Amino acid sequence: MIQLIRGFKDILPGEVEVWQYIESVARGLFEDFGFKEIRIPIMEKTELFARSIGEDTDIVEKEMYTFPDRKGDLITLRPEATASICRSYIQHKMYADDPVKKFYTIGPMFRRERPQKGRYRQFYQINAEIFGVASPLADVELIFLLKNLFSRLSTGDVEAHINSLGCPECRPVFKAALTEYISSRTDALCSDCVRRKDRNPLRVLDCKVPACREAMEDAPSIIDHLCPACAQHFDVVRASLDSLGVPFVVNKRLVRGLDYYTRTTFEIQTRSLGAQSAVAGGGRYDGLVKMLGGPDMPATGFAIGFDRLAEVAGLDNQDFIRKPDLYIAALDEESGAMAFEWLCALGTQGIQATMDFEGRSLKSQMKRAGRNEARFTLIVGEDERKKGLAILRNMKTREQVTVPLDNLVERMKPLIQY
RNA sequence: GUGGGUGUAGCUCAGGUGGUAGAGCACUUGGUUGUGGCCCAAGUGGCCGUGGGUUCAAGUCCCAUCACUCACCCCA
Repeated sequence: MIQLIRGFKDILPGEVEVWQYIESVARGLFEDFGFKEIRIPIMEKTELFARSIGEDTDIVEKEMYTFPDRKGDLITLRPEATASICRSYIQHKMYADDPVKKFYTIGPMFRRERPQKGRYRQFYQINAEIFGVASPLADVELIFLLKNLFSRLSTGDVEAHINSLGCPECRPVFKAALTEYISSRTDALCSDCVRRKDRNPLRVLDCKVPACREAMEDAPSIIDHLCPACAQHFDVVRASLDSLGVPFVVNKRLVRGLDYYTRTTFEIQTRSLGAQSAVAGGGRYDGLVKMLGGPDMPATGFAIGFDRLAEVAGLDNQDFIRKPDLYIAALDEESGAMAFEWLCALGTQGIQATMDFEGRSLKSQMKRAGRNEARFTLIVGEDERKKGLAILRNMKTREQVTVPLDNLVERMKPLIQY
């Protein structure tokens, strides 16, 4: 038997209905806030991700699905969406008329990590990005949007964490101070952190090893090192979240794994997913568009982990499964032929009908109707055809009425509709 | 990449110290000559994850491998 690829999964009927619902709620909310859908390719030139995400990140270093195509060009299955959206924004010169653009996209991403709860090698993200707005209010809008989406989906127990990572002006100063602090405590840190010290000192801040956390307790805080412009930006973010009534916690350990983030960064965390606590994450990336060859353009955005959101959402898939409106039990061949025509006609009118094609007994067909949770069953056999009447049974109340075969579809519509 | 746990029927799981595989649910049929859910009965369904080894004999013991899962790591 051929099995699916490790870390990949099928989303089957019975689970997919909740996904469809979440997707429709998200689309509705984004559209209400003026976001336009953008669909981007599932593969890009490797270079795009390497440059945007950062050569030294774990994603680029060891998680990407990268391979040469038949011509030998290096291509990569997208590990995230932001890079592609930026590429598209630049390539189509979407900044030319009005640089302010708001996009959302939904689709699969690929990272070759060790699978575990809430972590798959093909996983789904909902992304939203705002280009061309330097104001901190764009960051606030995104967080507000997330809070609204999550409460509409009944995800209890989630918390918004925010932080600022500074800008190219203040971050180097902070990094230097941090590296110096780390160097003074290397004997107390785990080997991973010692290794991270020079390559990516920010990562040491969110190490989960207790000893490291303790050693980093008094580490310099980025928030104390922000330049005046970044500090003001962060102040506005906090103040407007407050006035919008969006609860949040400032988490100075919140660090992003992708190099392109600047200033505001945020994460929506949950306790119910084990170690994979981030259901959504994002932040500002003012330098990325320029770095990828576009104009100097501010931007901010987020990604939601769809798989994780579906697990956290307080939704019962049963509530979204559509049951047949009608099961047609035909008892002989001629009735079956008639039933099939009715079934087709009903389908075009939005009434879901189903029937049996195996010539089963009435008892067996009734059983199937019950198992399928059909609201009504239509019974037609030789007796009914002779009388020119079919029997319509309400499966819940067990009441039965007769319906003339003549123009049956039109006659049944008012009887079946809610 | 590193650890721990688990792989037996479609599903959930039993199968001390080795002796050729079971239950519940589901499914099919019948009890009810043409009426579902409850009940009763019968039946279908397994290379016991895969490959090797030990043994007269392996679901059971040993080794390897794959998969699932949880954690580290990383992130959404």
